[in-house]
Amino acid sequence: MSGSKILEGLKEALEYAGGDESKARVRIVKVPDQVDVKAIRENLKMSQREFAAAFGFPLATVQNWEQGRRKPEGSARMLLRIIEEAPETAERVLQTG
Amino acid sequence: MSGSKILEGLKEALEYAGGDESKARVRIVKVPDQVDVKAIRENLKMSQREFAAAFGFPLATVQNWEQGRRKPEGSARMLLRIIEEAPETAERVLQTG
DNA sequence: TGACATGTACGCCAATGGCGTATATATACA
DNA sequence: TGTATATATACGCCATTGGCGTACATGTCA
Repeated sequence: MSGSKILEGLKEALEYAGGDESKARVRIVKVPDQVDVKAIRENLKMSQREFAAAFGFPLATVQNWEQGRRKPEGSARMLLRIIEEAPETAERVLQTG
Repeated sequence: MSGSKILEGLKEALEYAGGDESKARVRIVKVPDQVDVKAIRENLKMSQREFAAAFGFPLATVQNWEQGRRKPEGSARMLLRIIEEAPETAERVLQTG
């Protein structure tokens, strides 16, 4: 793979580090390698069905994640972290759709 | 497809409507059919590279979305809506990874 | 002119989403 | 007992997407 993704990340980091603060609007975000969907859901005291309905996931997808059959891809992992850290915000925004 | 997804949604809605408020913890969320990634990004005054770095998307994926070559799947559309409505929260949470 | 940033464009492949269906278990209720 | 319901586990299937590489056009600035 030759680390091209890492190189790109470094390029972006240099972009960030290189200049003054005013130019560096953006911090580089690291996508978590894995998230514990079941733990997040149980902390919210929801059933699989409730959790799926509340955040717009297909029920089967939540089940696949929790059973380790599938791994949520990048965007889903990010969303799940937001749900973990700020569930009220997530629910509020998503319900206003 | 026979509308099985719709049926499940109805089942969940009945679950919600059936009981008292105390049991109905969860509102059913509708995943937006499409999101305007370019508009969201430009509102934040970011380049594609900045936007990707700030929220953990691969740059190529952002480009695919904006060019209409790919459509962000459900979880990504939800995340994008949160970025649209509460970018500060999204950045804050994701940076604390 | 050259270097660089930005954005468009396309090919490729493994992995996931999204769907169906079957099974197991616990609980509630007639 | 029997049966209905909720909850969760488990697996097969396939189209779509993510994630990667690469090339090209344009604009800007030194």
